[in-house]
This record gives sequence, C-alpha cells and structure tokens, in this order.
Amino acid sequence: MENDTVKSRSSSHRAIEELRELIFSGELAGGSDHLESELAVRLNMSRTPIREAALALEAQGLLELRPRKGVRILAISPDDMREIYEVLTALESVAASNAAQLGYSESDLAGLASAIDNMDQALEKDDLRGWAEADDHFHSELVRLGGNTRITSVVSMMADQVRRARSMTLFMREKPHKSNQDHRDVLDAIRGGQADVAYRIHHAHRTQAQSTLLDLLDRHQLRSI
Amino acid sequence: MENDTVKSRSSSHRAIEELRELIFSGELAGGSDHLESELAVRLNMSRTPIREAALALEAQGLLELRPRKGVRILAISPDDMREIYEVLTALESVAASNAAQLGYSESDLAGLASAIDNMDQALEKDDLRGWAEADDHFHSELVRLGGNTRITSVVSMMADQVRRARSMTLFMREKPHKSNQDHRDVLDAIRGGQADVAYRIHHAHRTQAQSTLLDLLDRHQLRSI
DNA sequence: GCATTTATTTATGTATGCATTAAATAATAC
DNA sequence: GTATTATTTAATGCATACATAAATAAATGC
Repeated sequence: MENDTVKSRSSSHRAIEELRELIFSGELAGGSDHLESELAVRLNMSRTPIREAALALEAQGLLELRPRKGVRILAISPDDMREIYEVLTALESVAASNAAQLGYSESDLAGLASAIDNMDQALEKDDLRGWAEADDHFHSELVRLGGNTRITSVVSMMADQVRRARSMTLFMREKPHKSNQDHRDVLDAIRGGQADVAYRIHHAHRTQAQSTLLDLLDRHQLRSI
Repeated sequence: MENDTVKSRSSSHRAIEELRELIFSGELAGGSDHLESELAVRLNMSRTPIREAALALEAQGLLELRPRKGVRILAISPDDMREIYEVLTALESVAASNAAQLGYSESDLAGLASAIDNMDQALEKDDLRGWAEADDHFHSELVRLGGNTRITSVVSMMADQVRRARSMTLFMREKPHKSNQDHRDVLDAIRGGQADVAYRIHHAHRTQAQSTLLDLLDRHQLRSI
C-alpha cells in the first residue's frame, strides 16, 4: 500500500493508527520507552500530533506518558490478562443476552453465522491466523448486536489488548474446536431468544478461554508481553 | 477556594479538572457547543492544553470534538442511562463477588462500613446530597476492593455520567432506605466470603436503581440531560 | 576520594503563528 | 426569486519557538 504520496487523513489520526500498528506488531515492544521527538521523526510529523495520539492511546491503556522519560509502551502481565478477561466475560455475556432478547431476524444474524463458517473453514485449513480473525469478528459482531454502545467501545478496547497476547500463544495451544461449537451454541440461543442460555454459554466460553490463555502464559513463563 | 495565585499543576490537568467541573455543574450544558478559543480565554490558558483536555474528556465520553463547530458537551438520554447502568451493574457485581472471595479483614472493610454509616446518618438528617456522596463512596470503595483496576477505571468513568443525571432526580424520588439495607447485605456477604450472594444482591440493587432512575426520567419527561 | 553544589543538557508543557479548509456570505447568472 | 459560483471569514490542525524543570555532568569544598 502506498501512503507517502497520498495525504490521507489528519496527521493526528495517522499517528494513532500507525502507533497502534507499531505496538501491535511488536516494533514498539511492551515496556520500551520512546521520546515524543523520536516518534515525530519516525512518523515524519511534528510533536503536536504525536502528543495528541499519545494522549489518546494512553486513554486506551496502550501506553503511558512519563514526563521526561517519553512514552512507555505498556507491557501486559498475566494479571492484566486476568483483569481484561474478567471485563470481557462480564460485558460480552450481557451483550449475548441482550442480542437474544432483541429478536433479530436471520439476516441480522448473518454476520455471526458467516464468522462461524469462516472459523470452521480456517480450522480445516490449519489457518490459525484466519481462525483468530474470524473469531474476533464473531465477538465484535456479537457485541454490536447487543446494542449497547458503551459495551461495544469498552470491549473493543480490551479486545485489542488480548490480541497482543494471543498472537504470542496462538501456535502454542491445540486447535480450538470447542470454541467453534460454543459459538454455534450461542448463535442458536440467540436465534431462539433464550437470553439466559446465551448468557451462560458465552460466559462459560470466555471463562474457559481465559484459563486456557493464563495456563499457556504460565506454562511458558510469559510474565510480560 | 483560591486558584488564581497558586500555580498548582500543569495547565492541561487544570483544564481537565475545570472543564469537568463546568460540565458537572451544568455551566457547560449537555448539547452546547464551545470553541476551543473561547474555553482557552475562559480558563485563562492557550488553546494547546484546552485541546489536550478536550481529547481526554472525549475519550471519557463527556464531550465530542466537532471540527469547526467546537467541542460539543454530550447530552445524556434515558437510553444512554440504560446503557451505562447495564455496564455498572455487570462490572460492580463482579467486583462485589471478587471482594467476597479475597477474604478481607474487618479493617480492610472499614471504608465500606463507614460509608454505610454515613448514608444512614445523612438519611436521618434528610441530607440527600450527603447521602448521595456516601453512596458514591460505597460504590467506589466496593469496586476498589474488587481488585480489578480495569473495572475500577471503567466504572468510575460511567459513574461520573450517572452523577450528572442523579443530581437532577435526587429530590424527586422517595428516600432510599432500601438502598442502605442492600449495601449492608452486600457488606455482610463480603464479610462471610459469600461471593455469589454478594454478586446477586448487588446485581439486584443496581438493577433496581436503574429502573427507579429510568422511571423518574420517563415520568418527568427528561429526555436529555 | 567522597559529598555537595553548580552548571549544562534536554524533554516536556505551553504559547503562538500560520496554512488549510469548512462554513458563511456575497455576487452573479438565469 | 432561485440556483450557482465566487469571495470572505474563521476555526482547526499542525509546526515551531521557548520557558521550565528534571536529569546528568562538572566543579568545588572538605
């Protein structure tokens, strides 16, 4: 993709997007410090938009402004993961329950269904990255259908952080067949308007995902990501 | 309070605090627009810290930056309240459950106990503002004891918004005796390490508070705050 | 040689200036 | 009188300059 010639959007937004990319790709590693001026040179803009982006990313919990020390990319510990999963579990389950209560039509639920299909297909092809992407899609679509914009934005923030950890553990765990079945069960509960069933299944699913991830982090001694 | 002479903290932080104050007091009403330059004059600083503060408050959901139109103070609708209470109910209940599991000593729980005492005393004196303050204190202390910093920060953000609505409805409702009893029951459950009881009672409490508030907003035709 | 003070460096926080561009107004055509 | 275009206005987004204060290095006293 070209981006030098095309002056796409505001520098501020570009800074947010590019810094996020650098953080998720690991180029700006968790725990590392970076001066505002260095980042400004790196992204070829002045300190002002860098600063605004840093403030925004700080609010999203991806980094921290430390006066005189630059911005510190936040490392995620297993305990952070526990915290994050706790929030995800609670809020996504509410979203699942709401989605079931809202009586969506089959076409409204097409996004969920196709996400599950994609997960199945990716799994058959041993395409774990593709599976992860489809899984993300299922979760974000589920939350969207829950119809609570606050939940949507909090969850999407936290899901970002999980994504960082999962990229490290994706190839350590066994294939997530169970996950796909859980999702199908949640979808069925939503179809049937069974709010409490959707809640319980999704809650159990997330709780399971949490302990799987925490076990992996523990077993591989990953104390910081 | 004096604040002109003492150059307390960074202008940026001062801007955040003062703008919050102006929003919560209603001086910057929900739905109103304000140019960055006007706010800069008003708070006696340049546009830069105002801008940074506006970005931070935007991330907290209190206002919105609308290019060329200034910052718009976000109005809260009854549906926003529903969303917010849904999040508060889910997360605070998890916090209550966690607090019960963490086996706190009586001295650890002193904050909760004294908050309840203060609520009782305020209610006897018909001091509703004092009651509300003590109630806030109970909730924030409960969440703190839950030991999940993500929950703490999300809840405190949302609680801010509720506070805006409650200041309008505080004197419309009957005296909240039930509330105090609920809190005592939650505290007892935490003392006894009964996580699921703490969860259920607090969940019911918040659900009740939500419908009380939404009823009031509806009955008084408060469509935007 | 160590401690304490002083000087120097440097990153931030804030102010300011300016180009850009959206909005508003005026002007022109029809 | 309406629609379209041109002009002006003005708020933002960004770059830049600078004062402040922290951190480091140098210098002085003992």
